[in-house]
Amino acid sequence: MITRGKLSEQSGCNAETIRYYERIGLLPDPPRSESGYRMYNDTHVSRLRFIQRARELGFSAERIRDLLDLSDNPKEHTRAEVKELTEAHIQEVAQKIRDLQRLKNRLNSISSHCDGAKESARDCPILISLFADQ
Amino acid sequence: MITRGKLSEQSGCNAETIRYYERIGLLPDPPRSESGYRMYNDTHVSRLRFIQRARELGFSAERIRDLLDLSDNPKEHTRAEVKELTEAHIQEVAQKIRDLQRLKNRLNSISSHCDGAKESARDCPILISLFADQ
DNA sequence: TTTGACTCTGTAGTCTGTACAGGGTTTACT
DNA sequence: AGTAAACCCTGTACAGACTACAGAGTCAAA
Repeated sequence: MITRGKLSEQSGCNAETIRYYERIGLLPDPPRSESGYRMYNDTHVSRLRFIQRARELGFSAERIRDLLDLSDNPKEHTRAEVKELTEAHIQEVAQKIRDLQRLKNRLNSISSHCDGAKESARDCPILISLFADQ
Repeated sequence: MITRGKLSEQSGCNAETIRYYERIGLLPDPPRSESGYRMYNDTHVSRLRFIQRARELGFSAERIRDLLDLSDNPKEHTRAEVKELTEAHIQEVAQKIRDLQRLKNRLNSISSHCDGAKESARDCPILISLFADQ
């Protein structure tokens, strides 16, 4: 049984974040010592690692809740469900990439019209394009 | 001179958002009618459009403040400065695209190990990889 | 025993808005 | 003239995903 500080140390997760995960229901309320200190065991450690890995992969807290639910009750759920969540997330990431790529193209196009000279910004095509209609 | 609602209508910008832009200093405090209503003119309209276009291009409020400052004082600034801000933003977008692309590759790799069968999630490779060390 | 490091709770801040409550004002219609 | 709808005002709370801090209590080592 370890305290929050040790769990933070072992997991690399900020100690306040652990409290936050508890608050939003990703980590269960751990048992407490007589003086009220949170006492964590190995179950908590691996659950926190799960959360961290899923966060690194960009899953939202909501989706992680779903994944943890699948993991907590594996007999009542299928691999199809897990894969579905994962694929939905991949599609969202793919969409975000497409959006950003379009954005970058537009920015490059706008930027290319400006010579970047060390002269008055008054006629700068970038500023003009931000003011212009359409 | 138009009220906030009309400005919202003309610009397509949410009326509350106009108040927000005023609060964070992107839009200047407009003159008020006798009863305290905000009264906007054409200057405010084009400034708001500028903000909206810049937001569409993903510029942060901080960067938009800088761009507006360049635009407000064009004689004291150069096109080089405008282009520098723009290019810095492009680099940030490019970095985000690279990050998301790496993310997507990892997700695809993880997902590919799961057959997505309608059978117990107990041995699902996706869940396992989220729990596993490294 | 005392100091320092830890933990507790609750709350506020980040960013970019959005939404609402509880009031006042203006406009439109009868 | 009266009234109802539609507008506007302010301040505040919420979202996500944390992070940080104040003020108090607890624990371990010297």
